[in-house]
Amino acid sequence: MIETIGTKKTKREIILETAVQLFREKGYSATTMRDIAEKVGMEAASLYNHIRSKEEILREICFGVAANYHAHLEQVLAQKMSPLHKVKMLIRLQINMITSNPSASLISNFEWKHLTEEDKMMFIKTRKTYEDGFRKCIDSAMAVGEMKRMNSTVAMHAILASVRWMDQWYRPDGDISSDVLEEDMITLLLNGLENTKPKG
Amino acid sequence: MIETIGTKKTKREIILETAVQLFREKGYSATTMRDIAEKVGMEAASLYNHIRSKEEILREICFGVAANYHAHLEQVLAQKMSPLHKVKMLIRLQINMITSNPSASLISNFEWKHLTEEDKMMFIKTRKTYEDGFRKCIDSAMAVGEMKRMNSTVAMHAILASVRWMDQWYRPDGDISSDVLEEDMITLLLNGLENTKPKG
DNA sequence: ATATTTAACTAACAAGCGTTAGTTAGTTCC
DNA sequence: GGAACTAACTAACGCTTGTTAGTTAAATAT
Repeated sequence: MIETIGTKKTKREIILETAVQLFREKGYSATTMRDIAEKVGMEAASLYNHIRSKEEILREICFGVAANYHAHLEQVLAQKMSPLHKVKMLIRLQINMITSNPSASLISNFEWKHLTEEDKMMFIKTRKTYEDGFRKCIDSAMAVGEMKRMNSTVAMHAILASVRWMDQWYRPDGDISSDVLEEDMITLLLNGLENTKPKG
Repeated sequence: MIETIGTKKTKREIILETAVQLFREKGYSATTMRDIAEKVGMEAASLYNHIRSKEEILREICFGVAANYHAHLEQVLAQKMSPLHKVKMLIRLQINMITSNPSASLISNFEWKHLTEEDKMMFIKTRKTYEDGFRKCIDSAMAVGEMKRMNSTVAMHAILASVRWMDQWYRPDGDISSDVLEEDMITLLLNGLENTKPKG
């Protein structure tokens, strides 16, 4: 029998990807197992040959993204660079992650509250670790005079929001390249929108 | 009989406020009419003496917020001031709106997709009007040299995201005053986080 | 070739959903 | 003080939900 080599995806992966897409469009609660099944091309009951439950799908998505964030943080903290550059690098890593896989990030950002109570607690904890690390970088940058002094919590949330919200509007196939996106985002967040140079 | 004067809320208002709170915590789809009823202190069926349907509640919330946004835009566009100051004023108005009523803004931002198809189209249209107006202010500011030249769509979304995300984390009774929040947010978005002054 | 595993199916369950019908006690109006 | 209205109730409807049970055909392993 002839086989298509190289592009082999397991049914489980297909189900997860389909779920990501539907969760994005309709939200977790409004997406039914029958919705997912129909889009995959099977009966709802058959899904259970590949996954344990609906919540397991969400869990896999959320913790997958969270693990990525965590890896970024570790990677950046291990580098020998100024705090300002660490913040810049974290922003760039986040942007790349979202432009390369917008839907999963979106779900992780917006649907985690439907996790099991136990999973939810762990998810929040993981996210808090990341945010704390991020904020500490900002604090360090302020301490050494690389950044303006302001409330670092406000700054952190503003930055994370700008980046996280991208998955709501950015389309990789639209008329804004990912390079422009990345550069303009960094410029705005670090140098501001207001023009400091004289007119001309 | 003694009456409490002045603070009289209709049952309808109580139901709407309760729904806002629950939609915020659990999302629209995951919130049931029985949830709302229980929190209000009546049976689910009794809700229908005051509201027509679950979707009507969502509609009221979403379009209420949208109307506020629209009013802000008209108000600012009518003013005689530089585009830069218009943008600043729009940001301030948004921040005030969110700090004074975080939950409704959040629902409008995140749950509008569960509106009826018809309502949803109108909502999107209204929101687009606001965003277009906002972006035009940014474009004008760039044209007259008040702002750095960059992709105005990216700038707009970054700003709106920073502000909209506030309802996810900001608590008026927390340890950040609304004044600090407003000033730091404006500073970051317009002047950037990076320090341009020499150390000291 | 036979045994085992995989992955689809149909059927159905128990629970929960938004909503409607019909009723009833208290309030307001003339 | 009877009539009309308001706003609560109980009961239930028809539908959808996530999930399980049992079955079956094909693929794989021995």
